[in-house]
Amino acid sequence: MARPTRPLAQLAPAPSPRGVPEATVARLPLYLRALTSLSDRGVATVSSDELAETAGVNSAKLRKDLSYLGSYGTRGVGYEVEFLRHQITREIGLTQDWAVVIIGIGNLGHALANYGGFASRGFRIAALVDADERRSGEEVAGLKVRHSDELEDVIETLNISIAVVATPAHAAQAVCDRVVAAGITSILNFAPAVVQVPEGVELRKVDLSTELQILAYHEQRKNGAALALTAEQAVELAKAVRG
Amino acid sequence: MARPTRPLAQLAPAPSPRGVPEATVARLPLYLRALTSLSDRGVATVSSDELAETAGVNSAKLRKDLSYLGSYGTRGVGYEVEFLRHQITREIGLTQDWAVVIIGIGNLGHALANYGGFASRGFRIAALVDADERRSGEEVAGLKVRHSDELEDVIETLNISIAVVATPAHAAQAVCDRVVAAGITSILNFAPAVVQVPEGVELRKVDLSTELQILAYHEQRKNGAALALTAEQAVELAKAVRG
DNA sequence: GGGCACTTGTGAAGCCATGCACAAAGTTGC
DNA sequence: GCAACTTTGTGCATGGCTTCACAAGTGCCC
Ligand SMILES: NC(=O)c1ccc[n+]([C@@H]2O[C@H](COP(=O)([O-])OP(=O)(O)OC[C@H]3O[C@@H](n4cnc5c(N)ncnc54)[C@H](O)[C@@H]3O)[C@@H](O)[C@H]2O)c1
Ligand SMILES: NC(=O)c1ccc[n+]([C@@H]2O[C@H](COP(=O)([O-])OP(=O)(O)OC[C@H]3O[C@@H](n4cnc5c(N)ncnc54)[C@H](O)[C@@H]3O)[C@@H](O)[C@H]2O)c1
Repeated sequence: MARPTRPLAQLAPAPSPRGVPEATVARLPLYLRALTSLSDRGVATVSSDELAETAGVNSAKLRKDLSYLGSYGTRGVGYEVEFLRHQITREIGLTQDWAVVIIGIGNLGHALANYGGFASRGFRIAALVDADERRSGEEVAGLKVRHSDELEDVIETLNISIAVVATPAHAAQAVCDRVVAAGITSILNFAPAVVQVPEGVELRKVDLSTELQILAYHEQRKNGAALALTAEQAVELAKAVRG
Repeated sequence: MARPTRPLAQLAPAPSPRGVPEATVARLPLYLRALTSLSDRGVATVSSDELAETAGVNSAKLRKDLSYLGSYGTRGVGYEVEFLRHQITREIGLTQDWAVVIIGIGNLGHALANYGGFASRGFRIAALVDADERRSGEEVAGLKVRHSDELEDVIETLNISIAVVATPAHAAQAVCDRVVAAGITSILNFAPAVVQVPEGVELRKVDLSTELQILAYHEQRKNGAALALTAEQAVELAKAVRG
């Protein structure tokens, strides 16, 4: 008999016995995206091979990752898309929405504030803050930009969980210090600066120049290899001519 | 006698005997940033401890990383800031500028195009491309936005090495296919989509929603732990009351 | 010129992540 | 109810990265 909806497991609330590896955590959003896409296409059940393909990872890795969350598949069948999606959503903590403040409403801050993709992924841009008086009061993405004097007040009043730092590099440490003092324990930093935070505060950084530099390294390597090859060929050629 | 400028080593061109670990490559830009900052402050020589502190990493790791590039330090002294900076710059391949095309000039594309930080880090935004007719001709950051029909032409004519993809997710694969066909072998993708590229093409992705979701996971975990503790305390309390 | 203080460069150990390969478990068909 | 088939969950081997700890090398001082 095909089991219909897994009522029992759905009621049992919190598996993940203790500690999901960090590398796995970083891939859960990827699986969630893949599952959402399958769900939109009306797929009800998926095997680890198919899901791995959709998410662009190795299927053994996918299965091992999922095994850290619990035993949510059915041998011989695969995974129920909606059910697994729900489990991952719960594991990541996206059954609730998280309130986010963006600090530094310049080029990047504007783009982030106007981005529509966060809402559908569990985040609500709740406030925008900038130090520049001239920006205060400006309306961006339906929100008034607040002056940074109000930062602590905004964080407390709006019950903000996550701070996104998009200020110039030289201001990043001071801004992080302030939000941490105001009780924030999760920060996403776009400024190219080394920022220190106390134990217990999660700091992630996105550095676009670094990404480009890593690409440049590989690009150069390819070119260098090509040149070396050419040089070798040149020697061969020289030999041939001489010989 | 203190050695003045290391003329010999500077002439010897290409160390890095073969293969720098990927994890190390990803940190070289960080070291470069730290060295630039020290250089700006007029520091001439730095120990691995100090440099590691500036870059926010463990000093043993820093020394091991640098050892993959060559033996550029002086025991008992440390590293010459300018010299090391030059070596890392050369290793990453930033002695030349790399021409970049940004594809998809929406919220994010605008921010990237207007960002001043790329130029100083070895990258030149050489072209902007968008599929929307209405954007073609618009001037952004001193460049005319070109229509995507011209994509291949732009890549070839301007000798572009790196493509930055900032289109909606549904267009990302097609755009990547086109730039790869046009000869590009380095792509930075901002669209939240799984993109396949052939062997030999370097694809890096930046997914901001994923970053936030990882933060949410940890945030939830902290809260959950707090709640669990409270529950435990509640049991203790209940016992105490009953006992 | 020899000893002391300092710092690099690296061998070695331990840790974590990856991926293979297969037993266990479930389904389907007869 | 059994056999053949499918697919999960995981033990295990492998490899890469991190960190420790120290020998080897360098400069300085007397
Ligand atoms: N724009 C990009 O595409 C891009 C790319 C890579 C990195 N970055 C980094 O992201 C950060 C923001 O970039 P940007 O291009 O938006 O810069 P920007 O100069 O356009 O905007 C920075 C904003 O931060 C505000 N600000 C300054 N100090 C502040 C403080 N103490 N508190 C609150 N707000 C403050 C400024 O008033 C300004 O509005 C920078 O660190 C930059 O290096 C940006
Ligand atoms: N804006 C952000 O802060 C942000 C944050 C996270 C992720 N992203 C991702 O980055 C991408 C861009 O985001 P955005 O906010 O700038 O979106 P956007 O809709 O503002 O801009 C997308 C642009 O791409 C152009 N485009 C569409 N198809 C194209 C094609 N085939 N070739 C060339 N151009 C094409 C559109 O005309 C538009 O100008 C999206 O995939 C988004 O999910 C953006």
